[in-house]
Amino acid sequence: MCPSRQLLDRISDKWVVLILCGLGGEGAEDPGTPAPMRYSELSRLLAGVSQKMLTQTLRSLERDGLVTRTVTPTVPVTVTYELTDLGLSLYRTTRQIRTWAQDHMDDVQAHRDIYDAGA
Amino acid sequence: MCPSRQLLDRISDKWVVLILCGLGGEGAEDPGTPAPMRYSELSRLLAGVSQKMLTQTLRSLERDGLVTRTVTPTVPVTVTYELTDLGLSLYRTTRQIRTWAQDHMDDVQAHRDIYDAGA
DNA sequence: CTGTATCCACTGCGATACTG
DNA sequence: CAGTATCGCAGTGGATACAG
Repeated sequence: MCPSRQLLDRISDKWVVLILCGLGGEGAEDPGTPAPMRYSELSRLLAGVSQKMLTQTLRSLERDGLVTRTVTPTVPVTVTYELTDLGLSLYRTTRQIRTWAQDHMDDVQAHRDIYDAGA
Repeated sequence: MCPSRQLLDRISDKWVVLILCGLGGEGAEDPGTPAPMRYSELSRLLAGVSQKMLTQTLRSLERDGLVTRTVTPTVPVTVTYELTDLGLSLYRTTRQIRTWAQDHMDDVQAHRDIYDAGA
């Protein structure tokens, strides 16, 4: 329906945000600087993702213009993924969410403990 | 795993964000001002939500300390839901997402059209 | 190395019916 | 009015095998 819901559907995808983190340089010395990565690098970084999901998610991100897919015809073939400007701006937005999480999730957890104790 | 993922799991829920919008006063003359609502009001506002999902979502939000549930012992019983400070701050964070969506989702849609045309 | 294709188990949700 | 309980289907994702 509304544009927000479409974006939420995007962000709600478990792997979308993690890929954005990876390509956004999260965990590196300089978060916010795009870090091009190869398929296998991403696969290793996001331990637990299946090939199916990784490929599917990358395709959808490419379709949305959030990442670029570059094939280098070496042998064997090399494929690198990189955030576009659009993807980078979305990555920055998701960082706001992470910031909120870091600031407040222990509060939330505390509420949960209380709630569960009362039940 | 990380706190961000927990929050993402929360936000990814279709109805969570919509309830936050409703209780946050989205659509009212003054968005950002908490608007207490009754169960039936929410049900009407979020057309399409099943009772099961509405109740389930409200319970989880209450558990997380994001909304309060107040029972007034009238006949028949009246129940109102309202954002807590914590919930309000999360609501404001989700507005960042909505802002990004409004600014960029047409870009994304354009990319999709191009991509689909090429396929 | 970078995928694609297929099968399948699981769960999430809607619909429906019932209760205090 | 504000829920709870149960059922059944459909979509989602994991595992596996195969391919350029």
